Order: sequence, then C-alpha cells, then structure tokens
Amino acid sequence: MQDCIYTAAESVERSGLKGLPLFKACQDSFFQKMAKRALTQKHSKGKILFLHGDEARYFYFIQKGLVRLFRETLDGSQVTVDILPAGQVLALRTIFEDDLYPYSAEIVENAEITSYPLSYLKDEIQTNNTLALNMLSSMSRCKRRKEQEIEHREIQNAPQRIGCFLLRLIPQNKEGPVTIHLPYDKTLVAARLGMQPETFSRALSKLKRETGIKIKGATIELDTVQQLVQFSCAACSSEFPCKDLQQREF
Amino acid sequence: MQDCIYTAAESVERSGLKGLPLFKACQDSFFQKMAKRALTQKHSKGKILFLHGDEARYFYFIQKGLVRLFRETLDGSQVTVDILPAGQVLALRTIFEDDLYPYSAEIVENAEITSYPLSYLKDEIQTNNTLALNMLSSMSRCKRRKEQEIEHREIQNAPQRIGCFLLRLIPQNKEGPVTIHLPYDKTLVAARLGMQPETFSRALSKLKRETGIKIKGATIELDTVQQLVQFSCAACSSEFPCKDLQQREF
DNA sequence: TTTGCGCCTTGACCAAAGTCAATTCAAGGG
DNA sequence: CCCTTGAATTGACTTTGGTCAAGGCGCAAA
Repeated sequence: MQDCIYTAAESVERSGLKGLPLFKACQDSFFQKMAKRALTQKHSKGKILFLHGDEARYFYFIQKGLVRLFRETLDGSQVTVDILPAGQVLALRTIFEDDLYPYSAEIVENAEITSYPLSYLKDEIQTNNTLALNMLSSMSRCKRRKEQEIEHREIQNAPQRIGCFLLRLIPQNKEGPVTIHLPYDKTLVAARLGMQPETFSRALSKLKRETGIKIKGATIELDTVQQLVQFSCAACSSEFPCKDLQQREF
Repeated sequence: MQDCIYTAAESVERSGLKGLPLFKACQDSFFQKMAKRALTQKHSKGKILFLHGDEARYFYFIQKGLVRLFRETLDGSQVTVDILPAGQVLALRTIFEDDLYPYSAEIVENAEITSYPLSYLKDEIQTNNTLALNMLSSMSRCKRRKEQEIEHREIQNAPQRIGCFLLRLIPQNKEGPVTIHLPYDKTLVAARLGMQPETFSRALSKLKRETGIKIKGATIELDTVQQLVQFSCAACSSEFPCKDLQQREF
C-alpha cells in the first residue's frame, strides 16, 4: 500500500512556518533556507512518522490531517501524549534535548506534512535572540498546559474532564447556544483524555444527564456554555475563560 | 508567631544563583546587580510564600528547607505540583507568562529563602542569548519530566509509582545494596505522587511484599536496585537509568 | 516520665474506572 | 442495496484507589 506521496521542495510562500507566531521574528532568508530543504509528503492513516527514541533530524508542520503523539512502555501499553491538528508543529523541542524524538508520531487521519531540518533551526536560534525568547514563552505555555493536565487527571472525574475538553473547543467568550463538533473520533478523544473508550462513552452519557447538553453522534449542542462551566470548572484551579489554547506541542 | 526573619542583602559570593548551571552564562556584573536586590529570609513551616495568581515580582532560591508548590480549585481541593528541596529555584517561568505566579508556594520545612527581582532577569535574558538557550534546554527537560508524570499516573499503579520515586533518589548506576532515606514526610511524598496518605501507606507495604525491600520508618533498604527496576520500570516508556533528575521547577 | 500532637497505619466500606464480552450502529465498498 | 469493518455502546464484573473512622507510634515540650 502506498502511504506516502512526495512533492517537490516548497516555495517560500507556501511554507506554513512563516505564518506561525513562533517564527515571526525570523528573516526571509531563514524561511528561504528552510524552504529549500522542506519536503511535503502525503501520508495515510496508520503511518508512523517517527518512533520514540529515533534519531531526530527533522521537525514537522502539519498542513492537513491529524497526528497522534504517543509513548509505549516495555510491557506494551501505550500512552497518548497529544493529538495535533493541521497548523501545528511537532518535534521542535528535540533541538534542546539529545537529538532523539521524545515520542512516537502516528498519522490518524490522512495527512499532508512538511518536514524541515532541525539543524537549520538549531543554527538560527543560536543567533536570533528574539526567536529564542518566543520559544521560551511558547514552551512555557505548553508546560502550563501539561501541568494543568496533571491537575485535571488528579481532581476531575471522567465526565468533568470531557466537559473541560469540550469547553476548550469553543470561543471562550461565546454567549448563548453553541454547537460543537468533535475534532476526531471518540476513541481518540478518550485516549487524549487518558481514559478507556468504554469509560468515555459512559462518562459522556453521564455528562449529558447531569448538564442537559444534547448529543447526536459527534455533534454536541449547548444552550449556554455556563451549563458546562459550572459542571467542569469547579474542579479546576483556573478561572473559566481558559487561556493559551491555541498552541500545542513542542 | 514570627515566621520570617530578614537578613541584609547578600554578598555576591553567597549568592546561590551563581552556582547554578542555568546561570553559568552570566557575567559577574549580573550577579552583582542581583545581589544588591537579593533578600534572604527565614521562614518557618506553614508560611505561604506567595499565592497562585498573585502579582509576581520576585523569583526565589531555596538556600535551606523545603517548599511545596500547589494549586487550589474552586471547590477547595488542592493539588501538589512539586516539592522542592534546597538548591532549587522557583517561580522563574513567571517572566514568560503574565506576571502572575502560576502556583502557590508553602514552606513545609523551616527554610531560608533568597528572593531576586524578576525584572532584572527579564532584562538580562533580552540581551544574553546564551542564558536564553540554557533556559530553553532547562525548561525542555522540566517539560519532559511533567510529561513523564502524566504518563506515570496513567499507567503505573500506586506501588509502582512509589518504586519509581525511590529509584530517582539514588545514584542511577549504583551496584549492590542501597539505603534510601525519604527526603520528606510520607504524607508529602504521597501528595507529590498524587495519592492519599492511606493509599501511600498501603501501597508501600505492597511494594515491600512484592519486591522484598526493607522498610524501617523513613529508611528503605534494597539488596539491589534491580528489585525495584523490574517492578516499576516495566510500566514506563523510558529505559531505567533515568535522565534529567537534578533540576526541577521553572 | 508523662502528655499531647502530628504522622502514620489499619480496617471497613464505597465509588470510579478498567476489563471482557456481546451487540448495535454507521460509513464505505462491492 | 447488502455486506463488511471499525467505531461506539452497553452490561456484568473486577480492581484500584478514595473516604471515613479508629488506633498506634514517636518525638518533643512540660
């Protein structure tokens, strides 16, 4: 089965990197250099992009599709670290570590992904202080997200965690009724939230019973966000309009 | 009750910062400037250093004692983020965020703590790219630790988590018998590992039964680290000699 | 030495989530 | 339109850890 189609190196304009806030401090020369070595590939569902512990030469930008990051233990169980949609970058942080990928990456929805050499980024950051500072705040936010995740897994129960997940999918200041569409399969959402699919299913019904939200397949309707806020955010150390939702991995 | 004793601004030599790898790229002028505004205080157990959400003006270096970082939810439950021993810095990352402390800090063992103005650090990092790069790798490691913590809470059970905690207290390449002394109260260790004291107590007995370690109060003896490695590291995505144990919060 | 206060442990019970298995549902291919 | 396949749900049961309450242990002050 063909699960990967190569295309030529990209033009600067197409480069997704240029649009990212993280790189706004970079000159055109940087993007041009990057674009020359950029490689965009189509991958189909199930493809492993790289494995935890592989030698890292590239970082990736998701043009289209979905990527699941995960780790595997000796005794065979998997932990899903995150699920990244189009527009996200992955494996960036590798440049600060030991040049080994810190997780495995699997395509979970047909994707188009551009790879860039990590070495160029490593060079750039040595001299571009603003880039370094942007990375610092970016990584700091990412770290905050991870800490919050630990917190949530400790004090939120399964239905609350789902409610919290849903709230993060919508514009935070939205008034009145909202319709939410799950961004990926329920099985994946369950994995993302660290629970079993069965638990997710039951917890979602419970959330429905307790808050009165309406569920039809992957579509969820709220009369008002307050329904969920009251239910989920009581077991959270932050105030409701959640900050720093946009950006993700590192 | 007096729970805080002030001492004069420190001499450069005493400054704990200078010894930290994180600041090795900084000039003496920086340390001198810092030292002028440094303030060392003694705090007794129970003192709150700052609260989550407080406006942040200082970061801290623990000269002596123990500090617990935690967050509190609306419905009153607390989550312990970390427990920091002497030699650690805290609240550093505040400079990359919104100038609000990202957690509360409580003295849990009589402590001596030096505070430094965040603003000076903020200035320094604008121009000192090497410092920025050191911070990046430092924060990256810290982030890795947090990710591993999420993983552990998902796939390790309570006894395994304790075993893992113990393994991190000893020189990783140690051969033969080892004696471990818990660095703080069992209640605190329990909180650190995200479990109830009762659960910790029972899980520790179970760990003893399953691995044959010897426990006498806060002292634990192993015939060999392999006893624990086999038991705990099967449910972990990393190989045993755990990396990046030294440094902590940000 | 006694007393008191935390810390720690233990028991009984409960609640939440995981596991295993059976079944239903929905979407895409023939 | 039916069939296949994977996703999702549901039921029954187990396991793990949390909760509540009662005691025990040890250290330090009186």
